[in-house]
Amino acid sequence: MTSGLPDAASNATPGAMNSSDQAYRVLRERILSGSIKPGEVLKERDLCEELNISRTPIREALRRLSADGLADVRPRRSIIVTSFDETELAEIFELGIVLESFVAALAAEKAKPDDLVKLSAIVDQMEAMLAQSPPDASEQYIKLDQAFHDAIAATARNPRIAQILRQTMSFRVLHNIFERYVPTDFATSLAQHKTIIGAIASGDPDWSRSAMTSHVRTGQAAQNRQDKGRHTG
Amino acid sequence: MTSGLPDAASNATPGAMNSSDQAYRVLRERILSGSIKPGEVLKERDLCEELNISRTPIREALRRLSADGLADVRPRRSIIVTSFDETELAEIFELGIVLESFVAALAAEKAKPDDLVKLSAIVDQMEAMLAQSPPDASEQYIKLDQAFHDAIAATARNPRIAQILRQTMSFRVLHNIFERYVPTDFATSLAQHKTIIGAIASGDPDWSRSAMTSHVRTGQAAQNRQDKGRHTG
DNA sequence: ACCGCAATCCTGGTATACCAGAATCAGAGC
DNA sequence: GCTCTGATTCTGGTATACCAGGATTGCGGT
Repeated sequence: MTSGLPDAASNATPGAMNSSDQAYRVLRERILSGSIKPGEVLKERDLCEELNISRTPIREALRRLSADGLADVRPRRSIIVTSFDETELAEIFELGIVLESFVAALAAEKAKPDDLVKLSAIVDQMEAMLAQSPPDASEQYIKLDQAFHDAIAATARNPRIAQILRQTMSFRVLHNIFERYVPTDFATSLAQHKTIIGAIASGDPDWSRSAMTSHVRTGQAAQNRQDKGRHTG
Repeated sequence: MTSGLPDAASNATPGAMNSSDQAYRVLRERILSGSIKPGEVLKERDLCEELNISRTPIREALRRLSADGLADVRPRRSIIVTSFDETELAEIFELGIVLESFVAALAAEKAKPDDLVKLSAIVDQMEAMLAQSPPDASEQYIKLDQAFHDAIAATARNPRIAQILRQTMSFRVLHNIFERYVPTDFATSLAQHKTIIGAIASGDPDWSRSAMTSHVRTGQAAQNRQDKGRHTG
């Protein structure tokens, strides 16, 4: 088996897209970016008309979204975009902390020079981005953060866990975190990233684990800082 | 959102089945039971004919199997049932150990009397089954084992992790373990289950975690004991 | 003016026809 | 006899028509 869990966006060649993939990506992007809001219903025929794709691939895309946890299928009723509530976010972070920390420890044990180069390159990019423009929860920055964590998961050589982490710490979750960041938070996050790279480079799994735990907990704290009961999505 | 991850077999009413569900369950059962072997190709039209269901729901079922990691979609080619190799199993156990142990610790913190009753009931059933018949890797026993671990995950009050665990420690994985069990192994496993319940009941997360880690590691050891390079599925 | 019921509409579920690309097989050329 | 190539076939991808079950709305009764 190649992944063992839903595919998310893990196609081999992003260029090769059939209609179903196309619909999936468009809808996924809209949900993650907030263009489609939680609780909104997705009607098959409407989407067909808008995307100029027939119902079969649209249905397929919707089922995939459901498998990703981005939408709820309700038998004989329209699919509805899922929303995060406080409880859900707590669950997500609970899982995220465990897996990210474990993966960081594994990474420390298994890292090869090449992995460290990749990690450093990503952090350099983040640093450059923060130096240039006023930091914000831009799509670009979130993507880099995802890339960083993904690279660590790759270093841990367990694609199954990497896949789960991608789904768990999704764009929506990260957006929720970064949305609340003030400039100093970005600086802190960057420093933590550097610490994590150092810990992985040292080959010390305990250090690496605790550095990552601290890092994710910081994000969680930001998430909880304000707007506690707010409906996020 | 209700699940956050692929649905596996988590429908509310098992009786209410549309064609797609039906096909999904049949195929899932066949793969897990070994009736369909790893590497086998599943052709849509053949399945239609056999199950008397049209291609649309069959396709849907196949995509779900793929999302479950039970099959690989290959663009423009038939779906193929996935197989486990040694590496995959190692990854699965790596993930399983982390999550089961974490969930056990959580369960110790959150268990209510009702949870403990349920856990005990399941272990009693297992004990009764082992007392009656010569222990084997029967479907019934595996289901009970799954129920036990699922009940612990439920006690931990994190449905997201529970869902991932269900998929990770799937029937096929457990079958692989129990297949290699000798009678004393079943007894050991049962004793470990009782230890875990005790640990959860005591409210001590550390004890609970280590008891579970030990338990899963025991299973992993059985898995690795013989037939190392064997093609499992 | 409000409530209940029924006819209608709307939407997802299913079946099926058609298309395009992959696989296979057969014949020509070496 | 072997190989390369082209035609045929087989199979997944897509479009679409039809069906059945919820949702809605409007009418009649109170």
